[in-house]
Amino acid sequence: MSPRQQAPLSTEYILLGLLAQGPAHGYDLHKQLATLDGLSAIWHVKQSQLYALLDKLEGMGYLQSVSTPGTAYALRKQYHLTESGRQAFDAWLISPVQHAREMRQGFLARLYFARLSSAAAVQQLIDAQYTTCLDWQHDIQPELDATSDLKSFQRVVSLFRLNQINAMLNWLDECRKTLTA
Amino acid sequence: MSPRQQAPLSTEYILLGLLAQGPAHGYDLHKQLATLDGLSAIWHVKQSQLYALLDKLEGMGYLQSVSTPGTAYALRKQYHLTESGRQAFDAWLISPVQHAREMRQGFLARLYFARLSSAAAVQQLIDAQYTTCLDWQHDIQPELDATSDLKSFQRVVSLFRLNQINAMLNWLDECRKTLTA
DNA sequence: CGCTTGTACTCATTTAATGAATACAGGTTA
DNA sequence: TAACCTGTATTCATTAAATGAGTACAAGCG
Repeated sequence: MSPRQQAPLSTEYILLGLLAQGPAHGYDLHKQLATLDGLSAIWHVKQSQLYALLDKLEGMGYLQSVSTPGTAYALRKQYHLTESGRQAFDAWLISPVQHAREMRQGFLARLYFARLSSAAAVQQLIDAQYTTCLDWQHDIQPELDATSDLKSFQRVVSLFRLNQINAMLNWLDECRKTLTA
Repeated sequence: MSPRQQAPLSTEYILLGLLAQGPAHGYDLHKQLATLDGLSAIWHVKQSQLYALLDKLEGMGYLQSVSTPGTAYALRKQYHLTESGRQAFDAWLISPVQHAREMRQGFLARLYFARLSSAAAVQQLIDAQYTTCLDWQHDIQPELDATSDLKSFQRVVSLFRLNQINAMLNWLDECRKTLTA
């Protein structure tokens, strides 16, 4: 797993999530990603890359493909989730993101799919992430205490992070209220 | 400029910024990046990648290299900023980042170098970014108004962004106070 | 004199990401 | 009816970023 790996495998799980709702082929998935209400706001995947990802996921054993005569003229590959793919997706769905920078893509993606499942799943996801955010918040305090100089760059950086995390906590709170009501 | 390009050229400008303070060679720059107080908190660049970046920047005409007999035993390349490199860096330094996701790396990097320059530069940078953040804030309002359903994913996403942006505005305010005092 | 440590850089390989190409069915228009 | 455009569906060659491992040598130490 050497070169490049922005946020750990986020787009990949989106694909698994879409396929969790039934088998589909690449072209379909791309159309969904491009148009589907919320996801298109967060993600953009080029067609050719999407096919590459499907290939990779099949190589990892998370997907299996069946070539079927397509609606249009011929050959197209139906992908469906394997048992191991389902497990990987389920595990991903309930795991909090581990870094603040992954919130936007990582957490929102999870939230999207949790909402399709149940209010209880949403609540569980939000609560777990809230706890993790609190951990981040507490980790920053010592950093702040360590910098006596108010103008130090380190401190300014820590304050930036703290502000972002507090905003996340606040937003998670709002979400819990509106989404699980 | 096809494949990969996370935030537009951020690491590259860090290198230009370091070289703006005098010529250096790759090994040196790597040590600085690894140890230097604040930058190491934001950035991590592997040695081999750093050399690749220097190469690229030289190809772009922003740097020039002179092979000098090194301290240790032999060959090493001193890099120095060209006039065009200096211009590119200066332009970058005062330009606000254009997306919220670039704040952490992009804006903090600029802030780091602005601080080395003058309090006036810091103030100018913060003010410009503040204005840009306000623009983002205003751009979100219509998105919120467009979603009547409080539980819609779109709305939840917009609220996340809004919270993050507000936290940035708040932090920029704090920064202006403490850093330009 | 062999060993580790620090200086300084290079290289082959892996992987991500992109733009462009391919292929064909079905409908439109001139 | 032939030329053409649009929608379906996927593949491929190329480029660029990122990494780990490797090279080379000086200097100090035991």
